[in-house]
Amino acid sequence: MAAPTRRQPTILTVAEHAGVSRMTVSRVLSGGKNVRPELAERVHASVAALGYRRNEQARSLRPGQRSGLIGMAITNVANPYYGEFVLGADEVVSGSGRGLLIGSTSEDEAKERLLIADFIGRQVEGLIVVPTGARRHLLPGALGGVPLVLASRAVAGVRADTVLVADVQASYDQVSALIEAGHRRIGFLGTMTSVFTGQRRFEGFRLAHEDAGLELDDDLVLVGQQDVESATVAMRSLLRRADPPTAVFCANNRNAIGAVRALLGASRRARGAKPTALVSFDNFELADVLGIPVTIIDHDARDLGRQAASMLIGRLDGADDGLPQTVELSTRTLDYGGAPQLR
Amino acid sequence: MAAPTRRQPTILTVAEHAGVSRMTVSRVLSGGKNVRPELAERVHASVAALGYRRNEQARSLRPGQRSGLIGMAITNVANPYYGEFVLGADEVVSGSGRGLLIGSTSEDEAKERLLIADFIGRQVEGLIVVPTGARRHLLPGALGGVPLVLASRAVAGVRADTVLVADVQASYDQVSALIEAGHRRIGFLGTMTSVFTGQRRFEGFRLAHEDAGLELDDDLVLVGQQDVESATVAMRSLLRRADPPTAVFCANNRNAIGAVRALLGASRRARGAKPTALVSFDNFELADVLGIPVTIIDHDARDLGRQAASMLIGRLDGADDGLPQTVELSTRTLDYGGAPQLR
DNA sequence: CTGAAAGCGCTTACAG
DNA sequence: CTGAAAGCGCTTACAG
Repeated sequence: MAAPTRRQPTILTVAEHAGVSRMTVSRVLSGGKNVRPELAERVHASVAALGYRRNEQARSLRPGQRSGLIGMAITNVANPYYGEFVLGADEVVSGSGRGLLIGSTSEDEAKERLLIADFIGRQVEGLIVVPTGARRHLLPGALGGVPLVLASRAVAGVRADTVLVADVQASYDQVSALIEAGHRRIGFLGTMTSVFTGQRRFEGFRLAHEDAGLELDDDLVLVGQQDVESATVAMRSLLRRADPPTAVFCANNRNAIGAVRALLGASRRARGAKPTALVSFDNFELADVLGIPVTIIDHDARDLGRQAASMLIGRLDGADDGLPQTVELSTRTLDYGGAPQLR
Repeated sequence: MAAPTRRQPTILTVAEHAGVSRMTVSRVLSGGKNVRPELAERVHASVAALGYRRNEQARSLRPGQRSGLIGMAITNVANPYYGEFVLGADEVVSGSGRGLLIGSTSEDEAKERLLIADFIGRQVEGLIVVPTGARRHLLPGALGGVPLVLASRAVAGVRADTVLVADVQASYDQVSALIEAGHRRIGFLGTMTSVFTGQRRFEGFRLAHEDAGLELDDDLVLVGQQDVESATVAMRSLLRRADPPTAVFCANNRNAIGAVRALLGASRRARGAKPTALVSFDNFELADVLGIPVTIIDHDARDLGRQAASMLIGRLDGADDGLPQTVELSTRTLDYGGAPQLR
């Protein structure tokens, strides 16, 4: 009792319906140049009557034709940050008449490799990747010449267009400001150490200490937290110390939200204690109304997506054929009572 | 100076390299049945040496072959809720060896229509749509027989597999609980009235009033808020009234976050006022640690994505060829000091 | 177990 | 302005 799979009309169906050749139909479909208006009219009518839609797979089979597909590999689609990122990329990609093929890698190098191989098999015109860090399957040989743009993170040894955030500088600036304000024991909550942004944000943290002549206490550096739950646990362990940090730097919004959770939980028990100053790399909802001193290092994830897609489309449409470029998006600081002077 | 577009190796390149016919290569690639092991070996070696990858577009051109593509049209990718949704769908879709083609509609019917036409032109095997509400382009005729699953929302007059959340029941239950607790003036913050879930959640709200014999005050019903900013404004206007509501029902997490922002902003000015009880349809981060009485009607968006994708894959792989089905996912209640008794 | 022929739906030259 | 022929990269029958 399965419904009969009605065969889609092809260009031939339309041609017969309109009483013209397939070529005339093809010409009308691709702009209508050099076709008698009357015939074009007939073809359009037949297309509408039959509900015909050109088969893009067949069309793109011809050499020189493009698939109109962009492959996008994201580490974690569930992070709102990457939701915004996808939206920005989609704006630009669909604006260029192409479509976005999306897959999630979950920071898994093997998944990333398979996903990219799959994308290439599907003839994507280009790739936008938030890389896990693995290198080999991103080399030009492995990609078969398909243009690649890396977003958020670079990969050592891979020369490709890259859009980054000014991780090191922004982290350096905010940690320096904490030290300037009198903080001497500053905690660090970070992601897996293999994550590029995590490394860079830690580097800014470390340099700020070094330049201030301040010894860095490794006991206050907790890394490996990829989600809110583990970040909450990590923050609690910092707060439970005999000599807890007076400020904590969070390397992404997952860690910041974990820190907030731990602080708000703790503050009910221990009211009156000095508030712990928080710095969060990446914004998060409600950050400004929590009543916790928090400084946000903010940038527009949607804009990051737009930039990455623009670089790629620029390559595809030949607007840019120079050497691979790296763009660093600058950040801005949102101060919600953060980094208060220590008495 | 553009890099020479190196031509991808084809099945013929591999055949020549391995010294066999294209058919033998094809057989090896599709499982290796009925091929002498020695030849299969040679083919595999050539594939690796040349970095060959089968052109899926060409492969799926043959009748009976599938494209391996699922089209997914989402109303708002930037909403974390749909980020989770995409992740769940991706799990199931990529698990079936297919890929996800994603586009954002921004609640725009025209965009949805174009997106779906594009998907069909790209020969998607099936569609997962969070519908804006428009009907015509979702009818079987317009889809040319491509299976469709609707998620989150149904469309009147469209018979398709549908995964919904128990909007009416859950809203009814929570609003009834508010009334039971003594609330008489309950606000409603909702989305555009054209949004299906908004209608259903309002229906639960209305029914709870009706069954309790309580008159519904239209002045307390504010709809049309699609983002946090407009929701904040709406909540402020409720709070500013001479006789403000003692509880507010928020039809989605955008409205709930707006309400929280307005409440936390207001509470600094007017401490000591009776706290406004909040009910939020959909969870949001930090809801449990805000110190605001809030009840969450929660469900797993990732699971919604999984279910929608599973229904679709079931149709595609022939596991299910019955009449269109509608599944309602049940919700659970998370109580963070919400709906307190009124004195 | 292996291969030569035909065709999927489309478009690019080439003729008229 | 219009169309018959050839071919994109692959796989499905059909022969051996």
